[in-house]
Amino acid sequence: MDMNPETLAALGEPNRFRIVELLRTGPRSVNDIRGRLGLRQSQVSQHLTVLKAVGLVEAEPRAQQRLYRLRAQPVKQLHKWLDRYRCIWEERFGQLDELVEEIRQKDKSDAAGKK
Amino acid sequence: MDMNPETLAALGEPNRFRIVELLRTGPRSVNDIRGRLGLRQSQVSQHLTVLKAVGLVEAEPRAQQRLYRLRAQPVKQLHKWLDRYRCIWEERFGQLDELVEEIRQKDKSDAAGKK
DNA sequence: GCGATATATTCGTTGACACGAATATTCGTA
DNA sequence: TACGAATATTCGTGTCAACGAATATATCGC
Repeated sequence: MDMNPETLAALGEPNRFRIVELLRTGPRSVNDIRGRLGLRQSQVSQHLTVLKAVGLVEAEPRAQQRLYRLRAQPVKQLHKWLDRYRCIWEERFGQLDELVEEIRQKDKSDAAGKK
Repeated sequence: MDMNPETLAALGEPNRFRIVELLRTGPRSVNDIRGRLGLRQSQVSQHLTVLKAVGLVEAEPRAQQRLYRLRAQPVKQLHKWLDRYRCIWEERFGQLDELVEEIRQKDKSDAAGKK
């Protein structure tokens, strides 16, 4: 039960990301997704196939249509994985680091501008 | 400051994922990464370029070498984005859903086995 | 069973990208 | 300044995946 990059790769595709974002609000049929996102039907089916393959979604038959919904497990998994990075974003000097970084970036662009 | 799929796509590449996982433990030089992950030098540099382009890492010059480290901002961002999915994995019947799903999967494989 | 609707799958094309080799650049040191 | 070490970049190649069109499959109402 380790984090695998496949899930992230699946989410990395812009249209799949949009589909997942849409499914966050609740289950949707293929045609519903197609209409809301302005995609072709085959596109939606293909992306859903990928999402299902990595376990991000599941399908429930409803007459001729299938209701797709997000699965909890991979989301939990993602959260658990990300949790190991708490030390990164919650470190004591987190805010300070960002401030320093901002200034550093500004200096850099200033220097570039002066040339 | 919205979540973008580019970050996820960057993490979706297996070797980049490994690099990020390694950098979680602290800053590393290119050669250090190369040695630990068994990659070519150009491979490491190229992946680090991508990771830097999406803002996941930053480089600090140390003589001829550069120390790469994770940046807090995108990790925070990812966490913030994932947080909007709490309703998915924290829903009341989360555990129950998974149990049902397990049984459903078992039934399916049983049925397949019987053929 | 038949037609209509909803979805899945196949297939060819095209663009992107990971890789490896080679070369270029940067920086410390003698 | 010349050299070596560390890293970046360029370039050609091969692979893979997203797309669109077409076709196949499933399921309902009649």
